[in-house]
Amino acid sequence: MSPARARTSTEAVVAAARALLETGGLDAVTMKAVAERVGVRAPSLYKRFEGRLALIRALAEDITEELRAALAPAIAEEDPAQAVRLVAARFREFAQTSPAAYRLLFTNDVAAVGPPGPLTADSAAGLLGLTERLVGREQALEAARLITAFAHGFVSMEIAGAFRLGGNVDDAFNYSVEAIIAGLAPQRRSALKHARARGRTIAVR
Amino acid sequence: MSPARARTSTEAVVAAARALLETGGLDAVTMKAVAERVGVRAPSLYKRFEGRLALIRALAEDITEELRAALAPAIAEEDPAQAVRLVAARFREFAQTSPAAYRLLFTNDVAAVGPPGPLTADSAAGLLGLTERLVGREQALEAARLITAFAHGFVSMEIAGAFRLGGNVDDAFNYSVEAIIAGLAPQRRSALKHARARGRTIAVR
DNA sequence: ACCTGAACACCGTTCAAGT
DNA sequence: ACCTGAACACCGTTCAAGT
Repeated sequence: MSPARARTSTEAVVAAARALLETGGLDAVTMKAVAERVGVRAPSLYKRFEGRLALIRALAEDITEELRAALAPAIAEEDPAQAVRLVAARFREFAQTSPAAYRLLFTNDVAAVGPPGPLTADSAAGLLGLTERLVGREQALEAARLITAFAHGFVSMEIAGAFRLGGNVDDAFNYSVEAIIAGLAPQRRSALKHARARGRTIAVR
Repeated sequence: MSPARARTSTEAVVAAARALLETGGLDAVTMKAVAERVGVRAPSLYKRFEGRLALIRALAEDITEELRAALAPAIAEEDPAQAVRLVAARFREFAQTSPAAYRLLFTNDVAAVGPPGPLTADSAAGLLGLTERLVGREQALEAARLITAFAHGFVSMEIAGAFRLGGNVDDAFNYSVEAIIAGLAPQRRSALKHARARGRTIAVR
């Protein structure tokens, strides 16, 4: 007459996974460890998630939303160049604050998280609107890809400890952001078009 | 009177690991699978490597050398802007040709490969010489970090399938490379210095 | 000097049995 | 309706025993 009532919740399970992720990386997020943390045995987790992969994906979605929220105000900044500076800074801060979470989102391992979608459609649209104001509609997508690629590349190398030649990493980041904004300046657009044609030949051969 | 003679070699083991990596990703590189491929049982591998981690590291070193060789001619190019274009193109081709190998080199998971060193001291020095000719000695390191971060970010997102908004990805790559070269143009250096001071304030607050 | 089977501690996952 | 112990197939790794 008293069927076993839930002793935990989907949210609690994801939160437990998140805590384990920050502490010991993705490897530490085992079904047993997550279950223990919410006061349950590992097999019970299969009532809420199809398996470990599904749990990791839910965790990734949770983190994605957090990143989206962190970037939203920066994307809303009016001046497009200043918005790029802010987005870059917030993005980097997120990675520095939650490196394990960042790694999960941007993991190169497709099998781990499934279809990669670190930036929500929301964030992507916002960034596109921003680059459109910076370089015009025609090259907005390409400029957004430049900014995204740089930001991801920089912070992923930074949190991996890949900058080992000394120097000031903060300076390198700011220098790079300014160089990119300068390189995207409208007056250079026609020159870029020519260079693009040349570039294609190089990439293909 | 006949102690068991070696039935395989360190090189053969690494080659087997490489083949498994390209076929099924890092997860497919199990001690059992590697051993089977070289005609031996899993425990025998411990005569040549301390454990799976050491084997993966040897594999990463192997791949690093391959990448170094692929980039060397491009780095040697005389015209620095053209050298940047070539390095970027070769780097991207490497990632596209051997995505699993690329992922291993640039994995964000420090535990998997130990101290990250995708670019050899050799490649790093070459790239620095190149950016020094492009922007001067004072900002050579920062410019090199911009180029490296962009290239890594772009190709890692590309092979992860993270560019999902349509458009031509080749164009975005070439456009970005040209924008970066333009942004690094010497005549902009003083403007960048001012911007840098501003940028630092943003990043810190 | 290298190879092997057997064993161990750990995974993720399944499932019949409990409440 | 959710929880559990037991079991299974898989890992990486150790080690005594073989040649």
